[in-house]
Amino acid sequence: MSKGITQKSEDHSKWYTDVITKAQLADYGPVKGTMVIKPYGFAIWELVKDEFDKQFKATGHQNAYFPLFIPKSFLAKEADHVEGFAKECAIVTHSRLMSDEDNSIKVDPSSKLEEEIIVRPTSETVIWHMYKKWINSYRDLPILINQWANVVRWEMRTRLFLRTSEFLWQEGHTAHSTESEAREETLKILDIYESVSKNHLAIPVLTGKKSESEKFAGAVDTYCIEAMMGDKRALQAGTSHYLGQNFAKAFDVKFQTDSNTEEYVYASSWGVSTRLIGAIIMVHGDDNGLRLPPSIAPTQVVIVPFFKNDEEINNIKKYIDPYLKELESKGIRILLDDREKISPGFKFNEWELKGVPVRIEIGAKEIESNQLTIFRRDINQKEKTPINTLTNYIQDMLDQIQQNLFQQADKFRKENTFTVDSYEEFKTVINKGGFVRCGWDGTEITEKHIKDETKATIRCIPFDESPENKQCIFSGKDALHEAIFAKAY
RNA sequence: CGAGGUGUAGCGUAGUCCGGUUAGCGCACCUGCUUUGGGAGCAGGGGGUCGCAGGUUCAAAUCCUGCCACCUCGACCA
Repeated sequence: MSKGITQKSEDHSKWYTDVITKAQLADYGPVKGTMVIKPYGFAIWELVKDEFDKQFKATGHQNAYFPLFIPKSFLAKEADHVEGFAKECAIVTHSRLMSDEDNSIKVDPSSKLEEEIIVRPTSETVIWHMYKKWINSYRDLPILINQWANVVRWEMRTRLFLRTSEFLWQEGHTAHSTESEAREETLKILDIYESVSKNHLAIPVLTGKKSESEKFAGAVDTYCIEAMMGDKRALQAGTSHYLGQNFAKAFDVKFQTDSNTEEYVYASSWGVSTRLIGAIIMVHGDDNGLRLPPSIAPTQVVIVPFFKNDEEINNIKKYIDPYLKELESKGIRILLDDREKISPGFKFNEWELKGVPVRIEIGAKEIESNQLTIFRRDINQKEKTPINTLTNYIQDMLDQIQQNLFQQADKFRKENTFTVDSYEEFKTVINKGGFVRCGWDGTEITEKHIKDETKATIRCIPFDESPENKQCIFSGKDALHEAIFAKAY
């Protein structure tokens, strides 16, 4: 590992890739835009995933798995939805390879498929194809299914975790007998997204509705959680869609009501992806690397011992072992880094880079005084504590770190969220970075003008908007909505 | 796909203009000894189709032609 990473203030995007590669979260795959998620990065994803999974199940959802391949014809069935993805689909056209005369491998032309197959960019179409078979009566509803899967979108420009050609996510697809129930589901999930972001990822998010141009093409309404990154740009961290009867109509999914009439099914779909890892990095990271919220840190506490020989390390192990076991029994993820031939200083830097929330330093001094040296990654400070109360001390500290990371991020977001009244002011503020809250006349043309001129887009129309007596920042007309504008990833 | 740039060991690079030793250096890696309270030191060692293909030449990383890949900026996007 080479020394140091690019300073955050010097070059934010270089800093970002440095953190990912040096902290061993991920590496570039051989095909453009693909990414290998390395064990440490995947361990974070698993913790994030487990938390969402737990909450989906607690609200009555079940996991299932639908195929990667989708018949091309399915995409013709929902015109708006197709518009959104047609330009970025990977297509399977052949099923065989053959060796050439000169021993190179080429596609066997005789294996051309009758019907070309699409690699899913999202699974609405296959799922609705299946729902048609599964739904007859209102007694079959609701269907509350989630799947953890990979999807492929052939992106022009990619960035590790934030936008890769293939990524991992969960996609929930629900079917309901009434609009209100489907709408309730859509917002219920948004609540889960918001609370996991806040309570586990320690990321404050803005919740609201997307504008027409920013919403998912197949949806009636798209709701989102938006987060502010360390460079003050916005990141869409999760979306939940009310699909109305769009897919039911496209795939002809009707059900018989309790009064024996026939009606199209109402639907929702929702997803969060490995992009969240990118958000964690950019919201919490500092010049020394990653800072992980304890809730999703694969290692919450690392012990770095000072020792010169076997005898010393054995003494340290013997001394710390009961406390280590006690911490483990409380569910704390703890690791003793007893690697030889690597200096403690090197380990300090390495674990800081990897964002481990708490480090315990232990050597002859500590054993003699029964006082351990503890380093807190969120504030980069050391303190001492008696060993006999270690477990409570560590538990409290992890809680504090979890809280503090959220507080820091929340403070940063508040400091960089502005309300403006004039377009001149708007442009000045947008250029400095951050979220801008202002009146908007609700037209796409205004939205586009602002985007073309400032690169800022509407991130969402916040739930707590109050457009009354406000004017559109651009057109000066009465505002239909208050919107949050920002430059986004 | 438009504009610009870069390809030399796992990574970062010198050398390319002006052709001429065995392609040099740092990090990483391996071995040994000494070390260890904030990225240890010394000694030894391994690793290169110089992006690919052709051409010019006594001689090519270096000059010429073609191709490929990647990066930055646009257009496109979770």
